[in-house]
Formats: sequence, structure tokens, C-alpha cells
Amino acid sequence: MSAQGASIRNGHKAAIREENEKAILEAAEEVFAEYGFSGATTSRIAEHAGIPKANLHYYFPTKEDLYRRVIDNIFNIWLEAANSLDESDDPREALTRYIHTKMDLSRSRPLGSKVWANEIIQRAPIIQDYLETTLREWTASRAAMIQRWIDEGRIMPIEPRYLLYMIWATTQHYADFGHQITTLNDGEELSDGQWEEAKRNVTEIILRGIGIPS
Amino acid sequence: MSAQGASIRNGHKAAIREENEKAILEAAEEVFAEYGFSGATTSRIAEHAGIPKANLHYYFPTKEDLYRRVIDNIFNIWLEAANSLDESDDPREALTRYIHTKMDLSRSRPLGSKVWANEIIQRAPIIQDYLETTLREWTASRAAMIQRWIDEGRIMPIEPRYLLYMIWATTQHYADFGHQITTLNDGEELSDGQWEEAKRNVTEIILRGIGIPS
DNA sequence: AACATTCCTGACCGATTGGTCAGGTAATAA
DNA sequence: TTATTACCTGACCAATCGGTCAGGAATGTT
Repeated sequence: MSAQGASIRNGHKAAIREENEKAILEAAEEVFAEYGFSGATTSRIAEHAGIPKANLHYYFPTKEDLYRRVIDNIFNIWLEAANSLDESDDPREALTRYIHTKMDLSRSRPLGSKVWANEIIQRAPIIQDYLETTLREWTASRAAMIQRWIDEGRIMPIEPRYLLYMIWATTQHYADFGHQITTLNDGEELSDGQWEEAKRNVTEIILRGIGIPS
Repeated sequence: MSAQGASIRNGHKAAIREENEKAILEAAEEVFAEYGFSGATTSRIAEHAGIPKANLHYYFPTKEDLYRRVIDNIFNIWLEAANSLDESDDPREALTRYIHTKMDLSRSRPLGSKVWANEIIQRAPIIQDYLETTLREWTASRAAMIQRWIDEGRIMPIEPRYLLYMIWATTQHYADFGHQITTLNDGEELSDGQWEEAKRNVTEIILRGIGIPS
């Protein structure tokens, strides 16, 4: 909340801009996550950010501008996380790392996952181009990698795409459906121990499921 | 679109009511699925149903009334499908049937799944009581059943809840993220063959993952 | 000090929101 | 036939929507 850190490094004005944009983007992620693009209101976002609505529109002229920035942030974080699949050529190691990374992301940034979920449910009116370019390429190349593991007899024969979908679905479920999981956990969020247990279970079932015994 | 079928069985007025309510509920499911509760508008729902907005409010006084009816329908369909887990005491048979049923439901009624997803993402403002009663009881009893399978050595030791979450996540993903899957399938919806392949892969990975070899 | 630039915001805009209502029409009951 | 009930809807309502704007306050530059 203090401006000092930024105001020392940059000028005062620049620091103010940096801080306000950050506050707005955080508030926007929260509100877009909960209500989706259509359901979110700029006044609610401004309220969460603690500024007047007119000030929000000074930094982000339109709701869509703001939304795009939020989506952009999330997509980049996910892309970076996706690289964890490439850090090893051993299927056990690569998949374990990827699943763990995605699970950690679901815990640390559940709002981003929810914004993404909302966007896809609404048929990706804003980010369709991402899906058709970056995501499609990423998926195709990783599917090829998995297919190679199959051909080399290192994992059992399955259709790589459906494995990827399963990993995405399962890990993101802990973010998107976090409220349901909490409710079924007697209203308590998963503890550190439970979270580790979930990660271990998810990883084990998937790995064993494609023929990599624990 | 014809009133004849219903107008023969019931009176004319009753048939009109039946038809209009059905048309409204279908339109509502579609719009709520895409935009969530806050983002959906009654005028858009009325438009989809092909009636004036005032007529919609004649049948459903408030947007929330309509939303509750939609959610209620979905929840009941899911509860019925959930019974497929109880039709056998053999884990392979029971889980196979349950996964297949949920996958089929994701294909035949994706809108319902999306409405549910939206509601949970928004922290279940309307159906929290369902989660805390019916769903909690259902989950606890089925978790106990799975635990018994573990104790009897019929499946490997895992935390039953996380297995259920995985099944829910994976199967519902094919509804909620159907647009993403379609896009990654070069813009084509999964064919009958692909759908069967997906079902088979999902079932195999999960079953093998808990120690039930194919 | 003088000027330029950026930040800030109350008041306002037309459009749309969920919902109402008066008055009409069509079907049913008497 | 007559009265009653249910169905239907254009016009309207206050509230809220995304967004604008004039003008003041703060900071930066010369």
C-alpha cells in the first residue's frame, strides 16, 4: 500500500501511475473472475481498487481495454508455467513437474484461472486468436512429444490431447471450483497438508494411469 | 414448436403455459450458461425464447426465480446421473458407468454444466444450501464406499475425495471448456469417434491410475 | 516564477437494466 | 350468453450501466 518503494526508484508521478494501475488490475482480476466480462461493472472494480470510477477510466479508457490487460497477464503466466513440461525428457519427471506447477498456480492465482474459465465458457470472445495461434501451437508440439514417449514405449498408448485435457481439467478444478471443494471440506480451505496430499494423489493417479508406476 | 401434442393431452391454456415455460427455461439455460447470473439479462432471455420481456416476467416474476428453476433442473439431472455410481459394487463396473454417464451428460447437456460452473465460480450465491446438504451427504457416502474398496484391497490407496474431484473435473471439462477443445480440434466439434475415444481414454487412465488394469 | 503536463473527480450523458402496470384478448366455467 | 379467469404486451419506471467532460490539483520542466 505504501508508495515509497516505487517513488524512490521512479519519479513521483510514475510511481503513482504504477501503483494505481496495479491496484486497478488486481481489483479487475477479482471482479472479472467472479462475474465474467459482461457481469463485471467498472464501478465495482473502481470500488475494489479504492478509487473513483472516473479515475479508472483515466487509466483504462474502456472496460474491454482493462479486460484484455487482465487476460494478457494470465495467459503469460500460464505460458511460462507451461515451460515446466519441457525441462526434462523423462515423462515421469516432466509430467510431475508440470502437474505440480499447475497445481501450485491454482492455489496461488486462482482468480486468473477463473477469468480464463469464464472467458472460455463465453466462447472466448476476446482471446479466440490466442487459442488459434499460441495455444494451438503449444498443444500440438507437446502432443507430439507425448506421442514420441508412446512410440518409444515409455508410457502406454493414449491420445495425447486427452491426457493434456485431463491435466488441465484436474489442476484448474482446484482453482475454478475451489469454493465447492472448500464447502465439501466443511467450509475450511484445504490446509497445506491436504493440498500436498491432493497434489500427490493427482500426480500418482495420472502417472500410473498412463503406465508410470510410483 | 406446435402446441398440438400438449393441447390434446391438456387444456389449451395449460398447454400454452407448459410450452412457454419450457421455451423460457431453455432460453434461460442458454443465456445463464454463457453470461452467468449477473451478466444475463431478462430481455436477452426473452428474445431467445421468442416472447416479449413482459411475458417472461408474467411466468417468472424475477430473474432469480427463473435462475433457481434452471439450477434446480440441472441439479436434479446430475443427482440422477450420480446414482449410476451405485448400480454395482464392483469398482471397475461402478466407476466406468459413472464416468461414462458424466461424459455423456457433458455432451448432451453442456449448458447445464456451464451454469453450474458459473454458479460455483461466483461462490454459489444461490445454491450454497445444496452444496452444504445434498452434495455434502452424497460425497461423504460415496467417499466411504471408495474407502471400503481401498480397505478391501480392490483399488490402490488414495484419498477418495480427490478421486471424485478428478472425475468431476475431467468429465465436466468437456462441457465447460468445450469451446477450447473444439478450437484445438481445428474448429470442429469432437466427432462421435473422437468422443468415444475420449471416454475410453479418460476411463482407462483413471481406472488404471487407481490400480484397476484394463 | 511561469508554463506544461499529468493526475484526479463530481457531475453528467444516453442506453440499458430488472421489473411494473393498465388495459386488451382469448379460453373456460356458469 | 355471460362472467370469470388466464394470458399477453406496449409503455413506462427508477436504478444502474459504460463512458465523457470540464475544470481543479499536483507535479515536472524551463
